[in-house]
Amino acid sequence: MGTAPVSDPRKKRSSHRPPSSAGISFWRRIADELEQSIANGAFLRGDKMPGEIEMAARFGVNRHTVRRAIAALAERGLVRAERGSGTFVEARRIAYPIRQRTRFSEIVSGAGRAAGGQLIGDRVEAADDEIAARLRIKSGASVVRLDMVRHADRVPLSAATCWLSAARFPAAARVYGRTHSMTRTLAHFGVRDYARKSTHITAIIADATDAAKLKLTPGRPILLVESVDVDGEGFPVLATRARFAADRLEFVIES
Amino acid sequence: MGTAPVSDPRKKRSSHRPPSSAGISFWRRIADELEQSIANGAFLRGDKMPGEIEMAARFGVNRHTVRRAIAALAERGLVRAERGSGTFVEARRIAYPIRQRTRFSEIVSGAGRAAGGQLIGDRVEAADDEIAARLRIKSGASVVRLDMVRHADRVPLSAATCWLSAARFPAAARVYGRTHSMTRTLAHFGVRDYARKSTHITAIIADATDAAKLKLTPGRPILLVESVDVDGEGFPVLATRARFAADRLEFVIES
DNA sequence: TTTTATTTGTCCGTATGTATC
DNA sequence: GGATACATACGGACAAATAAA
Repeated sequence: MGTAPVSDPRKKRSSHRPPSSAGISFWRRIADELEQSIANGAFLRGDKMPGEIEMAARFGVNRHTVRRAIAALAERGLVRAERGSGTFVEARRIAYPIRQRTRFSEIVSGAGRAAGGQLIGDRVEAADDEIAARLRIKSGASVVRLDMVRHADRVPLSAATCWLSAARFPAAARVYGRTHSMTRTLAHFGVRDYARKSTHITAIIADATDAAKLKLTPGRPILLVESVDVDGEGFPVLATRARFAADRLEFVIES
Repeated sequence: MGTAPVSDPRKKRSSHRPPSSAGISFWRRIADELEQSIANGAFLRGDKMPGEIEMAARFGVNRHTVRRAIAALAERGLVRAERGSGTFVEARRIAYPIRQRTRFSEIVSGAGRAAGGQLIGDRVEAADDEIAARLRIKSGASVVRLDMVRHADRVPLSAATCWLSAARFPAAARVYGRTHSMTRTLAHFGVRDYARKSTHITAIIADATDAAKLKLTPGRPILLVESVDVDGEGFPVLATRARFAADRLEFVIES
């Protein structure tokens, strides 16, 4: 692709269908039309699109041609196809502020979306050098590791791994499993408030694992965030490495 | 990928060489070995690697096998191949702080790299709604637009487009072309200091245009940053949309 | 909990037109 | 002209994931 083929108007297509209006391929025109429908609100953001077979009938083409058009939109992050359930229009990117007080659920519900999350794994492990340095504990010390996925309106926004000192926060996994909130989990151990100390942001490409967790197409961009939060005394309590679906949010830093 | 098909209708490859000792393909083992060499410092970060032909001879394989290995590393952002000049090991990611006082050249030289930049285009155009809102001027008002590429150690870090009010900063392009510095350009018009007001960060995939400007492989991640800077009175003077090669830096926000 | 239907993903083909060497 | 590769479009069959009954 890239170069648009110049079509000769003289040519007679003895094939199944005439070239109708322009000289562009069907799938491109269908993709354009679908994009239009998203832009002008005919398809609501976050909603399910009609099925491939239905669209194929509506456009009068084969299902594979519709699939090619959808793939083009998915490649640009406009839609997301989920096997077994359908193709969905991606919602507008959530503005995700990075402040001292950065709380996932507050941000998401503040954006008018339903915040959700689930713990998908936990274990106690020995801190490697990097985690130990971030938490200011000894390398090899015991840490609780929590793996979670967080949603906005049932759509995954981030897959995060958190580390907490096991000495200070024993059984943190159980508490988080009950409360479904990091704020409440820390409060349970007497941390009344906590603040973001440092945030590192870069971007990577989603591999198959990321894609599965975040319901993304492999190859889509991911915002990789490493952060440290501190308690009221400025001591680190929480180290996080999170992968955010870049198609679904933008970070906002206001000074 | 994922599931291996039950029967492979393709013929067995009676290829020249047996599938090596470990049962892993040559190119994978070469890729692993090259990665090791980068990790342990045998290849210095930022340096040029040996040529493909030389490596092929050293490993005793065909040049295409080496190319396959290099492609695997390039896909992960570890190396960068430049047609006509060679393959280079990507340097470690620069820590790029986002503060109120955010100056490209200070950040890059502070990281021990040689900062550079060049104006690749400029023109006067009418502000669209978005740019006008960011600069707090009337929609359709005249703005100077500067397109530039910025380097660290001769490697492109970002491709940026800046907009300034043409009424307040006439001939900004000429001044920037002489000074090669946004700070000095603004100073020339009496703006003694300026500060970052807002920064929006998300990520996209490099297309062919981005890849050419930033010397990237298409498909690599790009950090897309939209920012506004204000003068001493808090009035917007500079709106910027920049694309940073995510393989080459990470943003750092300290609170 | 199990079954069934729906929906997307993948693979096998076929055919045609176009661009390139 | 011929050989080749590629993009487009169509048709069918089945697998895999999901949702609903």
